[in-house]
Amino acid sequence: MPRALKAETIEAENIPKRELVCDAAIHVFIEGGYGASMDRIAARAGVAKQTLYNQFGNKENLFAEVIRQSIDDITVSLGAPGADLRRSLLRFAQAFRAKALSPHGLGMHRALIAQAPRFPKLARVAHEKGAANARDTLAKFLQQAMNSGQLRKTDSQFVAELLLSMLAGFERVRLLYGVKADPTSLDEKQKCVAIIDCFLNGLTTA
Amino acid sequence: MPRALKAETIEAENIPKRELVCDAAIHVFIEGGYGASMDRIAARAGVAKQTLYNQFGNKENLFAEVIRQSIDDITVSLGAPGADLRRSLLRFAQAFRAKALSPHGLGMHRALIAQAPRFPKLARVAHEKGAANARDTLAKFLQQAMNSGQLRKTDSQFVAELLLSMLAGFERVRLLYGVKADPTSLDEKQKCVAIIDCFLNGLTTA
DNA sequence: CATAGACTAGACCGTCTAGTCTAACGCACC
DNA sequence: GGTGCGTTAGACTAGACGGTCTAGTCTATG
Repeated sequence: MPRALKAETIEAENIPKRELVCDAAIHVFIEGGYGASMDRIAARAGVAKQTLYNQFGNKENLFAEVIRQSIDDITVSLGAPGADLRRSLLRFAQAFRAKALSPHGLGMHRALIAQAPRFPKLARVAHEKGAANARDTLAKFLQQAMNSGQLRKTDSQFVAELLLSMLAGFERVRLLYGVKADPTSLDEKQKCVAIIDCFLNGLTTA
Repeated sequence: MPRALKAETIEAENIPKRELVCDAAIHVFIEGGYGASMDRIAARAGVAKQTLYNQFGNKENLFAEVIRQSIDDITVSLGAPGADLRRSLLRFAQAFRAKALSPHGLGMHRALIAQAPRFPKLARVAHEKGAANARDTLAKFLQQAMNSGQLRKTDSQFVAELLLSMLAGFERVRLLYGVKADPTSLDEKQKCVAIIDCFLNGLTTA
């Protein structure tokens, strides 16, 4: 029994300190931006401050690690344009908005924008792996749809940017400013439908 | 001669300290966000630090004043939809982008987003007088165009948000992240034309 | 000249932060 | 039992910051 208990306990608590710290740092940075103190992160992780420095060396490294991890799961999948173009775009739209407008997405976005002048390289990488990557994925998808005649031919990169802007433009800014939604506005699904239909309406081959 | 010189000098230097400080603070806040120090602002204004406190009481008040002043000249005019709807929208698009994507606009946007959690009321007011005001102005304009049959009838508020998103969505984020433009992309005027045409293409009465 | 009020330069205070250091503790391995 | 490594709590340094205070200057008004 004691052995089993011990094994169990070890299994449960044997999370490497590095991950523990990272998870805590994500939340603290989301809430307080880069200004969040190392003491707070350590407290949240239930770990001594020195451990942060053992694992990451300094604050900038820890921040960069958190950003890198957060970017990894922002990528939104989008298969080849099958029979139902509209349906594919709708799924993409909902997935993209769910990530971009989530507290996590907004927090990282806010923290990165605030610190972009100080950490230009980190900001550039984040943009490439985040927004630019989403644009390129979407553009490739749209290009295929254009090639197969499902969409009117035009600059796929440019219209991909326009679609992403519509999906997370005005509304993301509203959320970043902490302004609550107008209660009379459409719900999440309806917004996606309206945006995609507006987009397709302008690009579908006549 | 000395009297004339003196008068001239007085005229040139008789700018109220309050304005002097505000002008300096705008630039310093744009560059460094709210984190910019009061010492820097005072130095930039060529003024003693105490003067900042004489004029504004504390840092938050000074910041709020700078935000208020910056918002006042963000408003973009947009008359009634005359004969040439497309031309009016194009002018609006260019004016809006010029302001939203300028170093001044980006700097204020960045500073406000970063501090929105700390100063929620200020952020809300800024959003109302800035983005929300632009949306309402545009929506009213579009509604008139819909009423007169120039545009297909639909939710004018919602499509106004979509147009604003297209005008300053992806690209504003790119600039906020400090990423340089793709050299192969369209120039400013061409982008406005492409966006407005894309927008009208979806909304013009068939 | 006298007074009042704004301004200046700079010292100063309390607080907060990143990051370091130390001494004690636990735990694996020999 | 020892040895060594990672951890822990907490004191500590050094510096930045918001904000105050002081001593002294300038200027306008009476």
